[in-house]
Amino acid sequence: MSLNDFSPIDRFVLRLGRLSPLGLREREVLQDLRGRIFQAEAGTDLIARGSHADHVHLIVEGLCGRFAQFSDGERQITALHIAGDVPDLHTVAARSAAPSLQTLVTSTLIRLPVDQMAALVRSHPAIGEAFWAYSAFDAMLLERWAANLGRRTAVQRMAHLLCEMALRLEDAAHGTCRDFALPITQPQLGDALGLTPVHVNRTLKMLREQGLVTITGRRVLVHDWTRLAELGDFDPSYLLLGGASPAHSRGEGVTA
Amino acid sequence: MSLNDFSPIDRFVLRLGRLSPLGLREREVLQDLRGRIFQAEAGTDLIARGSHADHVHLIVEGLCGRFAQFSDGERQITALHIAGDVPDLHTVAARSAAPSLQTLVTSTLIRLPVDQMAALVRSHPAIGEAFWAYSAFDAMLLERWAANLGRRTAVQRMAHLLCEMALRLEDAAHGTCRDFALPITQPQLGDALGLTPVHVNRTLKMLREQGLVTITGRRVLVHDWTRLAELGDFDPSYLLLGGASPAHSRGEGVTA
DNA sequence: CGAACTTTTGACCCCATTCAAAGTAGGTGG
DNA sequence: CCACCTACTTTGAATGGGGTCAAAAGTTCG
Repeated sequence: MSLNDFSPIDRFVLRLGRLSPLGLREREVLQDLRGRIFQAEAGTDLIARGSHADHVHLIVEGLCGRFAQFSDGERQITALHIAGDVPDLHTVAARSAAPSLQTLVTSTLIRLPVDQMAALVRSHPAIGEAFWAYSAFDAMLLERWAANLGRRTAVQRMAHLLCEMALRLEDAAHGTCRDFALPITQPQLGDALGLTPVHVNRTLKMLREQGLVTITGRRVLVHDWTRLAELGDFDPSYLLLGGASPAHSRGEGVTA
Repeated sequence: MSLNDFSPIDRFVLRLGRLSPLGLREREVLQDLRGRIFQAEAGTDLIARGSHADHVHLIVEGLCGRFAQFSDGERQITALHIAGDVPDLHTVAARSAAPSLQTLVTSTLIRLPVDQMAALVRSHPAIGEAFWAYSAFDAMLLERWAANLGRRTAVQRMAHLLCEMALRLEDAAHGTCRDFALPITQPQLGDALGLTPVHVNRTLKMLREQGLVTITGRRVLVHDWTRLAELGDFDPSYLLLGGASPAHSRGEGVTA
């Protein structure tokens, strides 16, 4: 866990730099971003539906869900966001497109003024492009998510979600892809996968009985990465992770 | 149909301007965009999977689908794009995020070099922001799409899709929301809605029998907009359409 | 120690898929 | 102009995945 002393901004900048070229100058400016840090307990609405969206959120620690809600109260989680993510970065460009955002567990975040971000974009074009690239990447993840919802069975969706979160969390130095923390309840998983809480439970049972994954409380243990990835039709390449070794696809595991 | 003499670039610029402030200077520069115009018959892959993505596509006429594909050949349409859309604009910022794109009917398009677009962004920051806002808006549509796939029944999904396309096509001056052309086959609708072709047919039959919509060939006739919108839990506000009158939500129809 | 929320399991039902087949365009070549 | 091919549309019957309802057994926390 040597990466853990990276600040959340470091991780954000790291990810930006992977998507778009950033000079030293721009990195410095980004490092100098300052905002109000605060803690929000599980279930807090970070962006009230239809609010003014004058801040964006950098997740320092925890787990947040992006939502779409229906008039009957039902909701669909369209993205899970972890430490180092800025789930609503795109509101800098399109304030009317602010998503509904909620913490799924008690989380620490930093609120960054949209105006400040917009000023950054104007003074440093490379930062603007990097932000745009970040949004585009986020949209690509969303596209996968939609595809899974539309075309895969419950077990497949679950397997895919677990694989994706495994690699993203590993990349954020929050565990290995074989053993990581995913503090999410089964009803919340249901909102993410478009399933009822009951069926989430049955699905996890299946995965457990087949010796693929065990989920205890808020910890995920992957016993057979290869078969899990195969089941979820998971192709890690789209995540564009920095890690050079394609070990995940070969099921070799990754040692810390 | 007085708007029909707008060029596709006009319509694209119009949409950009609705999302982000654009000066006269920028509009002129955008109008001067030049690219190779060409026609592609139905089922043409515009972007080969994993290609270099050195162009983006402006749709002049027709209908294109953005896809996510699985290893077993199954596919999910994640967005439908109409005249005036640039479905892959975000590749200017993130070339690795190029989507799979296919024409659903014979369509006319313009290929714009990515390099040229990128140069535009660098010389005119406001254009960069507008492009980013455009992508963000596109992602918001995708979020709705995902929510529908995850949480709604077949009839509801269908109703929502028809409502969305009705207003978007009307906005693009391709008919009214009560009567518009949607040249898409039932199997393709299935790919969009995450349904089998057979069930698409049954779903359309239901809507027909309840007197909501009739689809003949490539034309959609909405008989009861109010009930259709209600059934699909459709809230037009997210489309951010220019039309001042909120007539659609009151089921009053719109006269040309 | 009780309240509220998760997790787990059972029984039944329904929406959508699957399989199958007939009818209907649209397009091509003879 | 018609024969023919291919793809789309339409309908039926049977199957199955996931939902709904219900209830018990952990957990967490005040």
